[in-house]
Amino acid sequence: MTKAERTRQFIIEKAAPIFNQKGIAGTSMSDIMEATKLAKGGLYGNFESKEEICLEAYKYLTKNLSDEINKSIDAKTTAKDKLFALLDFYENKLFKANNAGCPILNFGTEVDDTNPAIKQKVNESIDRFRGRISNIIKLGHERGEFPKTFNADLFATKMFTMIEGAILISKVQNDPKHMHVVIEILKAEIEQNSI
Amino acid sequence: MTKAERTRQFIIEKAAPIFNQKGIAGTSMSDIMEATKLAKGGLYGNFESKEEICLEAYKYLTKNLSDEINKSIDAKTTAKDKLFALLDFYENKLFKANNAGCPILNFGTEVDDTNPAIKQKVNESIDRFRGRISNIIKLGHERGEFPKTFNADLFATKMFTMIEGAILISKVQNDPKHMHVVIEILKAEIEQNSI
DNA sequence: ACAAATATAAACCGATTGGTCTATTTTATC
DNA sequence: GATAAAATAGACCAATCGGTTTATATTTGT
Repeated sequence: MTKAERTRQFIIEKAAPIFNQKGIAGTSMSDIMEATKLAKGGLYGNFESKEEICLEAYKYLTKNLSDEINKSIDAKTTAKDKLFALLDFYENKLFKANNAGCPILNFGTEVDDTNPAIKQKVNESIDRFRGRISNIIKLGHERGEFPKTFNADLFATKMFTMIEGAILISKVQNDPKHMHVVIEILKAEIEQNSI
Repeated sequence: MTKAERTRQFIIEKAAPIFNQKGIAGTSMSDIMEATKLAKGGLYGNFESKEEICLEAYKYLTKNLSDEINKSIDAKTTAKDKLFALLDFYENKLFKANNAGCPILNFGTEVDDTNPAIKQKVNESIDRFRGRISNIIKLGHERGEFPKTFNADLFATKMFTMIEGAILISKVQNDPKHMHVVIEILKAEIEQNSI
C-alpha cells in the first residue's frame, strides 16, 4: 500500500460519516479538510472531485455494514437464528450504536435526479439487502425450518421496508421505540412461520 | 388577502416542490428566484430567510397531502374501505402521480441535527399519519369490522414503516413494483383481520 | 386620481463554494 | 544519504451562496 493509497483510504474513512450525516449537498470540501486535517491540495491530489469522494464514501459505508452483517449472520446456523441476528443487528448496531443511520436511507433519498452514479450504487445495496433476507428464507426452506408458503421475496420486501421506515421514525423522533416494535413484529412473524 | 399574502403563498407553492425534490441544502435561493420569476428583494421582502421559506414549504406540502388523504378517506364509510383508500392513495397519488415523493421521507432524512424546527414538524407529521391509521382501526373495532386482537398501534407502525420503505425503494429503482407488493401485503393482512 | 403605504428590482455585500496551480515537502529508490 | 518521484500546503480562481440595501414600482385607501 503506497502512501497515496493510504491517504486515499484515510480520507474516505473520515469523509464517510460526514456525508452520511450531513448529506451530499450539505457536506463541503472544507468539512472534509477539517476532518482529515489536510489542505485542498491533499484532497484533490487524491480525488478528482467531491463527488468521487462521496461515491467512495458510500461504497465504504455499505461495504463496512455488509461485512459486519455477514459476520453476524455467518455466526448462526439455523435460518431463524440468522434472521434474528440480522434483526438484532439493525436494532442494536445500526440504530442505537451507530451515529448517522442507514446509508441506503440517507443517500437514497438525496440522489434522486442529481446523482445517477450513487443512485446506481444504492440500487445495488437494496438488491443485496433484500437478496440476503430472501436467501436466508430459502435456506430455511431447504433446511425444513420454514414451510414453502413462507414466501421469501415477499417477506424480504416486507422486512426491508419496515426496517428502513423504522430507522426513519426512530431518527426523527430520537427514540428507538418504534424500531423495537418493528423488530418484535418481524420476529413474531418469523416465529409464526417456523415449523 | 393582501398582495403580500398572495405573493407569500405563491412563493411557498413554487418553492415547495423544489425543496421536496432537491432537498434543503440542495435548494438555493436562486432556484426559488427562477421558479417564481421574482428577484431577491421579492423573496426577502416576504420571508426572513431561506429557512422560513423551507419551513412554510414543508407545512404546505404536508397540509396538502393531509387534505387529499382525508378527502379520500372521508368518502368511504367502512373502516376497511378507509384503509384501502389510504393504501390506494399512497400507491397511486403519492408515487405514480406525484413528482418528488413523500415529504416526511425527504425532509425527515435531512433535518437530523441541522434543523430542529422542521424536524419537529416532521415529527408531528409522523404522529398524524400513524394516528390516522390507528384511528381507522379503532373505528373498525367499534363498528365490529375488526376483532380486538387486530392491534391498532402495532398495525399503524407496520403500515407506516412499510409504506415509507416502499417509497424509498420505488424512488431509487424508478419502479413502483415493490410499492405495489407492499400495498398488496398490507391489504391482504387487513382482509385477513376482517370479521 | 392622488397620496401614503407597500412590495419589488437590482446592485451590492462578505463569506463560502468546488476546483486549480505551483512551490515545497515528503516519500521511495538506489 | 543523495536524488528522482510522488504527494501535499496554501495561495488563488471564478462562481455562487444567503442576505442587505436603496431606489423605483406598484398597490391600496380615500
